[in-house]
Amino acid sequence: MPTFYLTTAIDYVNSRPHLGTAYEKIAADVIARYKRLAGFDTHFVMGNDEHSQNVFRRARELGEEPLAYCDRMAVEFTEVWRSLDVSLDDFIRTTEPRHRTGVQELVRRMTAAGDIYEGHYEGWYCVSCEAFKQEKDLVEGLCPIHRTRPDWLREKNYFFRLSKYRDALLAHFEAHPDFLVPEIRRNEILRLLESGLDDISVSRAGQAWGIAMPEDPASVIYVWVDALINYITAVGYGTDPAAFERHWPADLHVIGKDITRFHCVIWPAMLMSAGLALPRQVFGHGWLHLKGEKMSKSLGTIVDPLEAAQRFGPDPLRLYLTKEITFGSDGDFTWDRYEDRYNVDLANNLGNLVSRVGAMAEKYRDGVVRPGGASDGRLAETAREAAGSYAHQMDAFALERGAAAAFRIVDAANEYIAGTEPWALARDASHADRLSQVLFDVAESVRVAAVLLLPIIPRSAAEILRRVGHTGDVQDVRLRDADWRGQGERRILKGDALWPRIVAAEGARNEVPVSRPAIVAGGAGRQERQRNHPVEQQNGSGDAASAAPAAAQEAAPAAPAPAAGNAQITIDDVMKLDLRVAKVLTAEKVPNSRKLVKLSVDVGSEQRTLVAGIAEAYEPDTLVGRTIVMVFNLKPAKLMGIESNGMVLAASPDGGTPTLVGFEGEVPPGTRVR
RNA sequence: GCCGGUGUAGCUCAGUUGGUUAGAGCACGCGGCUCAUAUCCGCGUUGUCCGGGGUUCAAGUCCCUGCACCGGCACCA
Repeated sequence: MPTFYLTTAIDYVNSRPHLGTAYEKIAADVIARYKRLAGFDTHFVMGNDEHSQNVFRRARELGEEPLAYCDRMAVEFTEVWRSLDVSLDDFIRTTEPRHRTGVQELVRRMTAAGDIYEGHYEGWYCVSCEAFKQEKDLVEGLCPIHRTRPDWLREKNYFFRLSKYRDALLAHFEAHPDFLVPEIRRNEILRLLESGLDDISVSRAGQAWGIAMPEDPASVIYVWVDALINYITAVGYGTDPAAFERHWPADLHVIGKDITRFHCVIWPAMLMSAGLALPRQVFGHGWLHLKGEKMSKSLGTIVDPLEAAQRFGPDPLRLYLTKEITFGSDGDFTWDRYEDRYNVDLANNLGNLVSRVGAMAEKYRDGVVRPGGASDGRLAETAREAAGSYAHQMDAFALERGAAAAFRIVDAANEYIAGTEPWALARDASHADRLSQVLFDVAESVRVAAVLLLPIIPRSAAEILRRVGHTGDVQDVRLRDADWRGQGERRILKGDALWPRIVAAEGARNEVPVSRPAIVAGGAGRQERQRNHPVEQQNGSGDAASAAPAAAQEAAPAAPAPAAGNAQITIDDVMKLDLRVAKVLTAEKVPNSRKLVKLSVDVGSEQRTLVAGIAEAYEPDTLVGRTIVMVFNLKPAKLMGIESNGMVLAASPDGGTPTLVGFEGEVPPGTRVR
């Protein structure tokens, strides 16, 4: 039996897994399950990357031993993966003995090859950041984050002769065009290789958390080098030669597009140095953007994507991620679209099809269907075409096209039912054979579609197979079982709706505010663009201080404001608004105007000038010192020759005087309102 | 600064090597059916394929150029 070994990136454990990491695991799992379906002896490995300084620090912050903290996180991670039905065969942690042994062995081999040499690394080091700083990053010689003077540090480091492997890597890329896909990633790396490589530091001095250099316990192997080696230690490198022999080289590394350099330059060079085979392929998937990310935090009614998976079962989420996102490109998750796909693909099309097949089989044939004569073969033909296309697309990791192929069968079956009208056939006994055949063909279509969907929605597909008469262990189902079977008797089972329709959105979506905040100050249009939030951030360098403040958003060109009317908007639209608390510093009436007041306000990070149309209701003097709410990301507009950089929120009854929005308690300027 | 990607229907996107009237889903309109989860089926509306120039018998697709947005590198991992 051919083997297939695939891996995902191992995850930093300084925060809990989120939808971005889940996306990678689910996509990889779809591939793993597909490979099993296609008859490969598949080995699917995931893991946690635990030797980061951030992890060490985080654990200490929580007053825990680093290893105990990692143990806890490992449980959390694996529980999430299990709840998403990710079918991992092994889970490796970089603190495990098998990993440590293998890492040291590999470094020893690299050293023996003459590729590791001793050197020094020196530079400005900020103790608070625990990081070296570039000269140009310093502000007046101080760390820009901590405002402290960094130390000039010189530490002994071991270096890897990465530069030596440039030509070999180029040759490898040349000889293996599919080594890195999609192509855009390959091109990036090729350009990088063409521009030359520097040797890299592979150790850190003076740290205890990590794996020691084989001959120098005072130095610890750099965490990235440590992490990459998991792909071989997980299959027994240095500990289980037979297992290693069986699995290595890996057939596929599934990783995020941001870490292709590590996987396609450093990692292969390390393997070359140690005389080991290179992985056959690396797939750099895109990022998942989460438009509605913030809403889950602000509105308790709206659930986190992982919670959604737990609520509806993992399959709707799995289907969304594979079918709606071109694998390799960036994708986007919004609740609106998620519900849309759930209702259309699952509730209306597949789920309803399963329901009607079950109902008709029971009503017309007491639950047992068998061929009734000559079939017109139309559904068989569609199923054959779809299954062929499916395999072709899945082999190329075009997961979205594979999923679409399976759903072509579902669509065809629904159409076929409408065209043949089994309920009409049932009224006339002379059509009994024809009715039997129609029911049989439709049931068979459902069976084939379910086989193809097993990798994508494993739990539901198994249930569907059961309902259309599949007996035996679903684990034994193979791709060839998607071949059309025109014979045999099937017992069709009726059951509850697999996916009840989501009727109206729960929560805040339909709520209409009693008094709608109105525009009282200038601003010709509403800012249309929302800064996207990639939820996938692989590295753990996310110090709060280094995260770009939302204030860094630049003003985007505003699209013309649609005449809003009473059209409902989605929560996504709402989250485009950057509302901030501001404190009025000065206020003065705009000369020659009736309603306008010019305000300068403190928004925490900066001062802004606003023009507001509230002069009829408020004397300028009474506004000074007052805390208000403003639209922070509104495109500037000129009113009476004064540029207004934002808008003040107030309740504005028709024809009445506006009343400013305020707070019950004290709120510091700059706080976001949402 | 250097390099790359994207820009297609109201929305989300697909369009493989240039080849007939540019597609899908959603949304919208009309009609049909009743087995089914107010589901399903059919028909229909909507497009300066970002702008401009060029190559060609033929361009969404190739070349040049402009604009907008995103990303990689330059500056670590």
